[in-house]
Amino acid sequence: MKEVKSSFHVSCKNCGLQKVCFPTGLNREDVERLDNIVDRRPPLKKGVHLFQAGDSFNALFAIRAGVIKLYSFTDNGEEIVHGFYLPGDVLGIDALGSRMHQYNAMALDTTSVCTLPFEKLNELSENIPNLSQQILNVISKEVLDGRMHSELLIRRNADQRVAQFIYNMSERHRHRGYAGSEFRLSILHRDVAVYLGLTPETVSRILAKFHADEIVTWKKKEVFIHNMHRLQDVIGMHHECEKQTIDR
Amino acid sequence: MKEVKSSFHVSCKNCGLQKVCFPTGLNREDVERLDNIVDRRPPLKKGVHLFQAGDSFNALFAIRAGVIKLYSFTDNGEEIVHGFYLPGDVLGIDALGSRMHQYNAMALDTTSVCTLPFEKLNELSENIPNLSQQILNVISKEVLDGRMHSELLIRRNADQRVAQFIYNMSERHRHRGYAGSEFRLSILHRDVAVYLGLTPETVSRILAKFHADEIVTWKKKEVFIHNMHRLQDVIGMHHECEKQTIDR
DNA sequence: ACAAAAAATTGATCCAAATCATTTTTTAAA
DNA sequence: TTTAAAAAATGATTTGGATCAATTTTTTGT
Repeated sequence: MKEVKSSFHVSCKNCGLQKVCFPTGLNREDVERLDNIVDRRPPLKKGVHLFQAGDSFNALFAIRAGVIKLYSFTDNGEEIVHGFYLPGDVLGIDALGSRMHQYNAMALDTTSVCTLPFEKLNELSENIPNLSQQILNVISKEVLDGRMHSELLIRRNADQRVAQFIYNMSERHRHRGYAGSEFRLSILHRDVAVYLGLTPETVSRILAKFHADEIVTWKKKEVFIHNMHRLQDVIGMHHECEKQTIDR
Repeated sequence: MKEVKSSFHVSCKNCGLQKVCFPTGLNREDVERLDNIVDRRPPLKKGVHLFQAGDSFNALFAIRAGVIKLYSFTDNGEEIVHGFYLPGDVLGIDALGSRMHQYNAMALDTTSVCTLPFEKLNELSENIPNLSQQILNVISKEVLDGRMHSELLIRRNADQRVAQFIYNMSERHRHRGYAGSEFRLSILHRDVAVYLGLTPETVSRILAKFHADEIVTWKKKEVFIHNMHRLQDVIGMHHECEKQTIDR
């Protein structure tokens, strides 16, 4: 509580997420123009919804801090977790066609978001060519992430899924300038299990094994990767080409 | 071979797919403007690629006739099938961000496509507001289809997956004005198995069962749905609300 | 700080779908 | 049309992860 929240601090041009978030590829001037349309509201408390299925769509959201779970339910009430959104990620793409949100977005921890009113964003993008490309990038990322998720579900066994999930989270933290081998992760094992198409029991057993094998420890929201090399081995990665596989 | 292929016949405004394809929601005049930028080439023979991973992107493709399989490979060479594209479907969304195709698109049968040069499409969409919304619809559909695929992989058993696949194909044919209970499907069981995250043996056994139970017969590229009601029962659908679940 | 609820862990058992093996059918090529 | 190759079908066996059940740990709300 030491930091005073000044309006100066909360703007795109001073935001540490520029390289990950929307402003990527925009020049100083254009970032400022983007900044002007961004709406910032008080943080969401844990468990609060940013939007829910059926809500009308009028803005995209960029996560500033925290985590958001995007989820829905099957016809028979089983939960489906589509992804986890970290700072810099953009949420709301699913509603672009129907102008209505298709899924539920819930804060898993205290979460700040930047609201990007879609109409204003569109107007702005007519004058900033890089911005419309940036919108396409964000959309494309959403499609590609979905495909990676399917690949994981089709072709990986339980060990590999859990290992891949942790590895991806590590990479995403690393891209955001944090340590990739030690980070806080406010996601329930239960939610990870649903996301990976496994049961909580299976995830728990695998994490116990990874802990015993001194590969990864994940206890009380804190992840420690003790041996990145062996984690990659579990996934079946080739070490020479550490190609990045971003995931949710 | 009775029909003479005139250039008159091959245009958006006379195309039977208007309601399914890109022109949805455009007025007569705008369809004509769209028509002018569309490039039509001779059909692709079975086994030929429309594009491959790594190819540079410069156009979206709308399928006019035939089927396209969108697929890739995992690091260890296993195939992943992302979807099957039927007449009216739009292909190439995955490349919008990187301007480079991420997957392989192969004709599973003789296939005609309409090429929509992306730059021209963008220019046009500045003057036709409905068109830019239509682009968003197509993109959004791609995201949503991917999520439906994940849901299938996570929450459905083998019987349900096969049943859902056949049901979705039936619906897609019905939307295109064909009979929903009897249609030709030029897709190998093997490819369906890969798409559904199953083995060919499992798919074969399930089809044998569906045949014996007089629910569905799929032999030699021809599908007959004998009992739609029971097919829906396998999926676990509620009959009263026949909500449509489009799939690839 | 304490009580109640939720989440995670751990063990025992079971089953759906994979794998392995072979035969039959279909498709493509000569 | 014949032949070779690919795909599909069918049977026997195995197994990874689900399910069921009970305990321990962590979180939450008062």
